[in-house]
Order: sequence, then structure tokens, then C-alpha cells
Amino acid sequence: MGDEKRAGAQAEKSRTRREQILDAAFNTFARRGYRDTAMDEIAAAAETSKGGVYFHFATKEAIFRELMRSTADRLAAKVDRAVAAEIDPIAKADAALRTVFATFAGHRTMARLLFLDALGAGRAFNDETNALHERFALMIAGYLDQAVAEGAIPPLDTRLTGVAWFGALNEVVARWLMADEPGRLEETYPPLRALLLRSAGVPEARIATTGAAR
Amino acid sequence: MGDEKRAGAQAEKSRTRREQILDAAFNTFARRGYRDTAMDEIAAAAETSKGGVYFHFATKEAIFRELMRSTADRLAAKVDRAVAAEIDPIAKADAALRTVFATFAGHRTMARLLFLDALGAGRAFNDETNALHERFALMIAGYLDQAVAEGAIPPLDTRLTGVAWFGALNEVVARWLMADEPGRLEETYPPLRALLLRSAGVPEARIATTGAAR
Amino acid sequence: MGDEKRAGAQAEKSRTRREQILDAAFNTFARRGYRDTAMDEIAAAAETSKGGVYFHFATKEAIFRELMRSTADRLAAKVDRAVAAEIDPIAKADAALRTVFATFAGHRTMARLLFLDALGAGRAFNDETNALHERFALMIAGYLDQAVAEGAIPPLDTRLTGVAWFGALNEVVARWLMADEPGRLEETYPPLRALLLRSAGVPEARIATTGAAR
Amino acid sequence: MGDEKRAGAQAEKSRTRREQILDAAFNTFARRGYRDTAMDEIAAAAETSKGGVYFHFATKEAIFRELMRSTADRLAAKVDRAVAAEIDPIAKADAALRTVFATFAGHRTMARLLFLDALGAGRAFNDETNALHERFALMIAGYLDQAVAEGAIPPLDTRLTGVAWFGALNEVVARWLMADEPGRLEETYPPLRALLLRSAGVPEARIATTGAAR
DNA sequence: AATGAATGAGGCTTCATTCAT
DNA sequence: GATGAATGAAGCCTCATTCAT
Repeated sequence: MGDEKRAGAQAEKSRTRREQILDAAFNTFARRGYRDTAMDEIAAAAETSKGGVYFHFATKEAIFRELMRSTADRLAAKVDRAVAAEIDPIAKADAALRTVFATFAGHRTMARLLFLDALGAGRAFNDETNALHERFALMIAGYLDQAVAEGAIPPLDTRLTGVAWFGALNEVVARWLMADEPGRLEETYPPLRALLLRSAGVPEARIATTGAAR
Repeated sequence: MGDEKRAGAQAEKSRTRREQILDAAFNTFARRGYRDTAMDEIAAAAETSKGGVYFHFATKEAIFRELMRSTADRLAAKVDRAVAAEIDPIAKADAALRTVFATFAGHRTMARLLFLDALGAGRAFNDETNALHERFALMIAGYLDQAVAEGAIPPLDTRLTGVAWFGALNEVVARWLMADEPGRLEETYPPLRALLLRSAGVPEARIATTGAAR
Repeated sequence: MGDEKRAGAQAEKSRTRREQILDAAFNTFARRGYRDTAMDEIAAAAETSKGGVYFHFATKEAIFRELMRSTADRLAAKVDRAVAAEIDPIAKADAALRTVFATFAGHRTMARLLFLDALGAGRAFNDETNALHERFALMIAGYLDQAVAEGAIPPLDTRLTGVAWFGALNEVVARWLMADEPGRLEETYPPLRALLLRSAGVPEARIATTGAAR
Repeated sequence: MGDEKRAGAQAEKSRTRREQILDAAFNTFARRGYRDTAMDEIAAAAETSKGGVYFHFATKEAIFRELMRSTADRLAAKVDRAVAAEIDPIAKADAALRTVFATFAGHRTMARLLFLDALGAGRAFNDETNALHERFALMIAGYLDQAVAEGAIPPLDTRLTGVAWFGALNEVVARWLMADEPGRLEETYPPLRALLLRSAGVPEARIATTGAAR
């Protein structure tokens, strides 16, 4: 019994340390950028030694990839949940956008990591970034396809629209991230939402309504 | 006399050398990214010595900033010329987008430099990047303001729309830049254009027409 | 009683584990060299943990020294046995050489460990290596002294001859160890033997004969 | 004129610095061994900075290889000169051995570098070491071939004899290198020489004579 | 103007060893 | 006895920048 307990505690402690490092890296990357973050800094922030970090992660790159993956996963899961709660296809697309937006609004550092550092990490990470953007663009395209299928919006190039929407959202968030005195990101959502839905041919009536309903 | 002549030749030669360096840096940054480009590489590509590069530019950063500025200037001038040729406000906005798009389509490296390296260069360049994006977004917003003033489109948050449009365009270009087998970027413009104009409330009739007229 | 039994079993298990580690270290050192062998590798090869290795040996160096010593002991014992079976002093010297040669021929890794790694391990092991080489050289010198005493060979500097013989043998084996496509080492022995015996003034008749008799 | 002079001085200074580094590395390697020598130490010994060393040599390994090569070259040239001064084939072989011996006797560090560090550098340098030993062994074999051709010694496996001679010489030198109180290496040469020549079947009369003549 | 040798801070990673469990 | 997480001292190398010529 004692042994099991101890083993469990150990495992949990280890998991904790690993996550301590991940958290520390997350924050440091977000604050200083990938290239400008030294392993020493991560170790210090995680209150460990450099060697300790290397026990859990083979390279600096590995930490970053892990972070990108898990962060994106978490966000995607959140979006999926939000979308699942809606029935109307337009409401689904709306929910997806809103979730991403709201998440970024609440976690400025996450946005920094996903959208700024991914590029700052250098060409070697292009694939990662690419996959990440692709993923979200396709997610949106999927909801648009449903909307088209149900006749809620006229047929259109959903692939391209997904990319464009994601880009628009991305840029708005990025402007906010970079701003010296960032306002409240949430307030920007309604007009952006109107813009995007309108671009896909959603009737003006629905745009106002759905927005209000929320 | 002889001296002056020599001085003149020297000055011209100097100007030439300076541009040689700028060209070399442009290509190297675009190919390898800001951080992964060493001064040696720039010097080698410019067929000079490292010391020679430092004679013309104080730091690596200075080269990059100069490159960002001049490239953006050139692009902005091009856009201005294209826009000036149009009278109709919607056509003006269309011309602006199309010019940027066409320029990137023809100069992949320029796009890389402006949109990937600008971020990849690290937090130190946030201001530069910020200014660049702001500049184009405001440019678009300006045309939209005109369009609103002339009643061509209903009133809307032109500032936000400028940002969103630029972001959408940006993302489409970025996807293209990253693609393993990039298709022809130009072909993507018409549907993107339709999407953007529609988002600003341009009547469906105008969207099709103007696009065809071009 | 039960405790004693358990303790005995434990002790035996421990002995086993200790040898597991020694075996693992032997192979790893021979394959990768002393410096390039990490304690992790030894632990992994011994199917233990690093801590387990450190329970049995204080340092990496200790493992190596132990290995050098025991390997040399084993070889020396083998040589002694082979020599004891001979009466004629020249035959004794011959037996010593042949045994070393044959052993290396059959255990390439042992040769690597004793002759390559011993030096590759760095200056810290000079004494060890020194002692090892000295030991074999003196062993040979001893047999030569007997041969001189019995008048089988003319008087000569047996100390030096021992060193030279061992060096010659050593180099032949080393060339073989390093060769890309090592042939059969045994075939090299007869001519080498002739060379060495001749160098000590053994009559040509004895050289051919003894070699054939074997 | 001034320019040429300056350029020349610069080139010489550069050549000097390069050799400063080589010298420093030579001594440090010989004193502390390859693995235990840090680039910082080499830099310090050369009175330069670490970066300065890296300006002249790409890696630590490159320094070592260069050192091995040039040292071996110099020695080989020395041997060639000494051998060329002799006509009698046995005298030639004798001259070769004596030169190597005498050189090592005078430059203990050189011997350390060539024979100890070459192994201490790790498996990665096996090829280098191999080539070095092969080179000297073949050099000896060449002289022996001549001696056989001229009938000075009976036919024998000159290849093997070259290896064995080199090994014997090598070991004698190594023992001397390792010795706590090294005597005068030169004094060891005559008996070793007798041993080796005798092993190749050189008539006893010639052995004594030639040695005395020198 | 230009050269290229030199500098030195700093980065990533390895690894023998320790120690709480 | 054993485990494996943690430590921290080094180590090799890169590179923006400086400077004598």
C-alpha cells in the first residue's frame, strides 16, 4: 500500500515537474520569443536545473513542438465542444470563431505563442505552423460546408473562405497583441463576426439576429 | 578635377555597393530567415567582406529595417499608382488589393521577407511589423471611407475591415508561400475579392461586374 | 535460517548483478570506447538502472580498472597454464606468445579493451596501462631468462626483448583490429614467431622445428 | 610597395598566428591528451581567444588532424633524408629506425602526440592512426624489400616484419614515455637495433659492424 | 572604402554523480 | 538493493561586432 502510494506520488510529482517546465517554457517563449529564450531561462523559470529540463525534453525544439501541439489540441477541443452545442450551421461557425476569439482574449500569451512564436522559431518550424493554420482553416471550412449543404448560405469556395476567415481573425488578434495599450478584444468580435458572416453570403437578417441571440 | 571625378565615381560605386549589399541581404533573409542569416553570408552574397558590409550598415538589424522600409515603400507606391488610375471607390479598393496580390504573386521572396521574416526576426521588430501592417490596413480603410462617403457601401467599421481584409489576404498569401507545390496565386484573387467586397456590403451586382471589367 | 538463506540468495544475486554490469561494461567499452561510453549505456546494457550501477561501482573509472585487472588476470592465468605444459624454455616462450595471440584472435573485443581503450581512456589510466604492458613484457622476459640460463639462446637484454616482442605482437594485433576486413589472425602467427625467435638468437633449426611440432 | 610589404607582413602575421595555435595545441594535447584538452586551453596557450582559434580551424578535430599530418610529414621527410644518405640497404633500414628513435628521444611530446593521443582521441580517429602506423610500417617494409633484392638478407615477409619492427620500436618508446624516471632513450637503441636486424636474418657480423661504424 | 583577423559573450547539449524514495 | 529524477560543471561551437591595416 505504502509503496503504491509512494509510487503514485512519485509519478504525479514527475508529471508535475514536466508540466512545471512546460508552463515555464510557455510563458518564457510567449514573453521573449522562441529564439530569444535560453534553456537557462526555462530552467530558472521552472525552478529546476538545466539538466533537469533535459531529463524531460530532448531538445529546446521538442519543448516548443510539444507546447504547440498541446495548446492547439486544447483549443481545438474547446472549439469542438462549443460547436457541438449548436445546431444551426451558421451558429456553429459563429461558435467556432467566438471560441477562438474569446480564448485568445483571455489568454494573450497563448495567442502570442501560437501566432507569433510559431514564425519566430524560424523556417524549421514552418511545417508546424502550416499544419496549425491549416487545421483551423479546415475546421471552419467544415462548418461552412455544412451550412452550404443545409442551404443556409449560397455555395462558395469554403476552403478559401476558411483560410480568409482565419487570416482575418488572426490579424485582428495580432494587432491586439502588438498594441501598446490593448483594449478589450471581446468588443471587437461582433463587428468582425458581421463582416465574416456577410462575406459568406449570410442574409443580413440572420447576422443581426444570431448575434443578438447570443 | 580628376579627384572630383574619382570621388563621383567612387560615390556612385559606393551607392552601387550599398545596393549590392541590400540585394544580397534581401535574398538571403528571404531564403534563410532573419535569424539564420549570418553577416558572413550577406557579405559573401554581396561579394564583399564583412567589414565592407559594416561600413555601409551599422548593424544587421539596420539592414533589415532598411529592407523592410524600402520594400514597403515600393509596394505602397505601386498601390498608390494603381489606385490613382481608378475613380470609383470600390474599384480603388479593388485595385489596392489586386496590386498587393499581384506583386506577391510575382515576387515570392518579397512576400516572405515582409510577412514571414518580419515576425521571425523576433520581438525587437514588433514595432516595424506593426507599422507595416497598420500602414496597409489604414490604406485600405481610407478607400473604404471614401466608398462609404460616396454611398457606394453602407457605413461600417472601416478600420476593422481594413485589418480584416489585410489579414485575409495575408493568410492566403502565406498559405501559398508555405505550400509545397504552390499553384498560381493570381487565380485565387477573384474569389477572395468577391469574399472581401461582399463582407463590406458591396452589392452582389457590383462584385461580379467590376471583377469582369478588369 | 530463512533470513540466512535469503541473504545468501541475495548475495548470489548481487554477485550476478555485479557481473552483469561488468559484462555489459566490457562490451560497451570495447564497442564504443571508454570516453564515448555513457553510464546510461552500461546500465541499459546491464538491464539495470544507473543507480544500480552506482551501487556496485563507485565510479565509471572503477568499472574500467576492474575490467582491465580481471581481464589481464584471466589472460595471464591462461598463459601460465599453457607455459606450464612445456619444458623446453624456447617452447615456453613460444607458448606464451601463441596463447596471447590465439586469445586475441578469438576475442577481438578483449583485445580492443586491453590495447585500444586502455590508451583511449586518457592519461588518468597511464599507470594501469603501464602496469599491464609491463606485466606481459616481464612475463616474456622471465621465460627468456630461463632460456639464457639453460643455454638455449645466447645472453641478451631480456628486459628489452620482452618489451620489443610484446610491442611487435601488440602492433600486429592492433593492425588486425583496425583492418576493415580482418583476415584470420592465427595465420599470421607462424611468421611472426619465426621473426621473434630469430631476433633472440634461437638457432634457425629450432625455429622451423618447434613451429612444425605444434 | 608599402602595400605589398604590409600585405606580406599581414600574411606572415596570420601564418604566425595559425602556427601559434598549432604549437599551443600540440603542447596541450601532448600534455593533457586530446579529450582532456579544452578549446579554451588551446586558446589560452596560444594567447588568443576561442573565436580566434575557430577562425583558423573549423573544429577541434581539424586541429588534431592537421597536427598529426604535419608531424608525421616532418618525421617522414627526416627519415627519407637520413635514408638517402646511405647506400647499403641494411644501413638504410638502420638509418630509418635510428632517425625515428632519435627524433622521439629529442621530442618526447611529439611521441606522445603521435602514439598516445592518436588513440586517446577516440574511435573516430582510428583511421588516422591506422594510416600513420601503416605509413611507417610500409616505409620499413620498403627498405627491407630492397635489402632482400640485393641479397643482403634472406627472403621474408617484409610487410609483417615492417609492422613488427614498428610495433617493437613503438612499445619501447611508449614504455619510455610512460616511465616515471625516463632514462636516456638513445642508449636503448643499439640493443634494439641488434634485435631487429637479427630478426630479419642479418648476419651477426653485419649487426655488430654497422652499429659500430655509426 | 575595404579587408579579414580577432573578440568574447552566450547558446545548446552531455554526462558523471548524487540522493530521496 | 534499486530506481530514476535532478544537478551542475563543462564542453564545443556560433556569430554580431570591432579594429588595425
